Amino acid sequence: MSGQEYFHEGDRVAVLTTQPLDRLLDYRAPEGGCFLGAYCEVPLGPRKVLGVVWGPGQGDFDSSKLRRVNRVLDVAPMRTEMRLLLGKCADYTLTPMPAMLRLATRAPGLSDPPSMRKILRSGGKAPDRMTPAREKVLAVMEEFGGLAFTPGELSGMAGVTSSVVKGLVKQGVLVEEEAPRDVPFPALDPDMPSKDLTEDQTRAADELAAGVTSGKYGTTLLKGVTGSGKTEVYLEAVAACLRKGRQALVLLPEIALTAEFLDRVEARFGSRPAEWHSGVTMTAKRRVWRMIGQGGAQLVVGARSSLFLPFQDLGLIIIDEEHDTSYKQDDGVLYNARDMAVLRASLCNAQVVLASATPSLESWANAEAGKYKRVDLKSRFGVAVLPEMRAIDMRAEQMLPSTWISPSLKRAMIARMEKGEQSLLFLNRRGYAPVTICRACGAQVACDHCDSRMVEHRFMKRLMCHQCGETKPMPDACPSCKVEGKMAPVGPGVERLGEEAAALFPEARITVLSSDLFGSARALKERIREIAEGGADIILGTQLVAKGHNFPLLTLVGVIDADLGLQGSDLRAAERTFQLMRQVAGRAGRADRPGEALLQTFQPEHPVIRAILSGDEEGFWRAEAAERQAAGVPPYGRMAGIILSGSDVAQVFDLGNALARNDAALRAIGAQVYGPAPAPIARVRGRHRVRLLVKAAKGTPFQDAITRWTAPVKLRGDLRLSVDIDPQNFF
DNA sequence: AGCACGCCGACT
DNA sequence: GTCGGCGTGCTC
Repeated sequence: MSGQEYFHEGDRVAVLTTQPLDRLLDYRAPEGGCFLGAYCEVPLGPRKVLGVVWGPGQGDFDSSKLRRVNRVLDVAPMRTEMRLLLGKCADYTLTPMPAMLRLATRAPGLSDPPSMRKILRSGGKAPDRMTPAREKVLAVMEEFGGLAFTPGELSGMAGVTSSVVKGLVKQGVLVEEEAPRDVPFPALDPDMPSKDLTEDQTRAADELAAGVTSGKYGTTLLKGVTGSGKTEVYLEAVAACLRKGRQALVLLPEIALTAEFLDRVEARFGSRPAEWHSGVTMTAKRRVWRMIGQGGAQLVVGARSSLFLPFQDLGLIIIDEEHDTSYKQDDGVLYNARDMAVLRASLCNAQVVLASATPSLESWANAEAGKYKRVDLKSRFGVAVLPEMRAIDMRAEQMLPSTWISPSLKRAMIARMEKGEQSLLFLNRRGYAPVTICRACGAQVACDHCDSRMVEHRFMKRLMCHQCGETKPMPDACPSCKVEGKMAPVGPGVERLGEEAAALFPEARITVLSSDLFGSARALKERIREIAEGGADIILGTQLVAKGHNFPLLTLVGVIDADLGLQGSDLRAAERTFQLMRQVAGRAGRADRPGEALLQTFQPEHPVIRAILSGDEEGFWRAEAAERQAAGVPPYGRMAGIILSGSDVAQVFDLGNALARNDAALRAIGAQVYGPAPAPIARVRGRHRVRLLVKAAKGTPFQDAITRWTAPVKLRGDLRLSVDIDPQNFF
């Protein structure tokens, strides 16, 4: 390959290692030399560690002490584009480079030689004596002429025991060969006959495909309501990418959605793509990582960490449900997959498609500002399939104590059941009741490790902490005052709502869909399929149901508490509530039956509730954008969270106060500090957490100022400091 | 991240 | 006297 920098044996090279050192280390190039970007194993003290050749040696280290790179690993070298991506991502998120490299090398068996396995080929000889079993084996070999199998596969397919195959090998009828275990993924065919698209979808697909064909960087916001065929449309962009011979990546927010998506890819392109997420086995991951690196995988479907896979020629990144908050979370590095996708695409001349029915305000604003293109999909059926939406004013409803289904909602549900249609009640609260209180002394049960309240899960007869996952048995006596039999649930969770529904509709088939009620993604998927086929009359669900499942018989959605999430001073609460409500409402009436959505609320005049009801999305975003602009917060200003943690509360707060006082570096760019205050999760596994928030105007050297501000901090004892650029929650 | 070095308290 | 606490520094 031209332009590839090569280092001869013995040359000084600078190596970035996965060890948390704050600089590159010089080594001598190994026997046979190495390329820039080579993955290698280097000696570090008494250990051997993983590293990447980052450039020519810096030469500031005594030559006589220089050690030699042990060996170059048998994988494709890291491309310049990936080195740039890691560097820019490190600068943006204020993450040390070794941590970035660890993100990019999270593949099992990276330092192992390519794994081999025995395969059998036809030896071109006839067996000395033909038997029925041998005939079966030869028939299979004949049928798949030219292809090779492992002994196990062959005996399985022929329906004979392994000794028959062994016998044929002994005679030389079959010959053993060594072949790599990691083989390329089956080719995807972009030109298979595809589903007919509507005029609207064709126009959108053409626009996305044109971007891909241009071979230049660009980001497009693809906005379309549920049921408008977003997936079909962006799969055409994938097809255009495959025709160009470049690789494509589709990010999904939830593993539970991948199985269905793989089916759709197979239906469109004839084969399954590579998969990358936490549920993939080690051997499968090793194959995926290596094949992506050598072009043996054209399409990858995965979670946010797939952004750091070693693509050789990435031409397209799709972020499905781009507004989903799970794209910003901790992988050891705090980054937003949506933003890093745009960064990566800009470095390798790729296109990004941000798909959502309810885009994030950031993406909406970028499209408004002309930084992103915007393509809107109308409904598949021309007329609005969005359900009729109405508020139920809870101030006017006659409610019995400890019930949450209003008489108005109940009437609507009865009407649906009489027609044989389904109703869905949405309540974004897992478990039986959010609070357990002692009626004798008023104490609430809190988690021993965190400060959050324990949530009763009656189906497993335990209390659970939704912060750390800790559980303990439901106590008979109050842990605080020791009075027995006075522990009482307060407020509704989906399980409790299930009891209420069962009492109201004794003859109905009721199902509760909550992530913690299913042992596996498979079991959940199976249940969802049964429901779609009519296996329930009433479905009760948490957040889970908002994420793209199709229930054709569903015609009524009741939102139990539309006010949940509106309260509090979280600046994103309105946006999130808006997205969630619209998505849940989008569940109703997707097929040919018109749907209806009823929102139970105590504040029907709240701007968010009114925007949802009127369907005036652009109006909602404009209002929200104006408020954020006035407040100088993202996307119109910069924010960062500084999380301090340690086992001693006083020490953590002292450090927070000291930081807040010594803010000269921040004042220099006109930034302000707020806090210290207890972090959103104030205690995690015995560690107290305190947060400071920094706010600055756009266009200032923000990261630089934060670095200069926090650099002098000496972290004594078990104190820790981490910086979260663009935090999701800013209470 | 590990691992060695080294400087102060409570034990045989 | 010395065993061991973990704070500090180094790894090419």
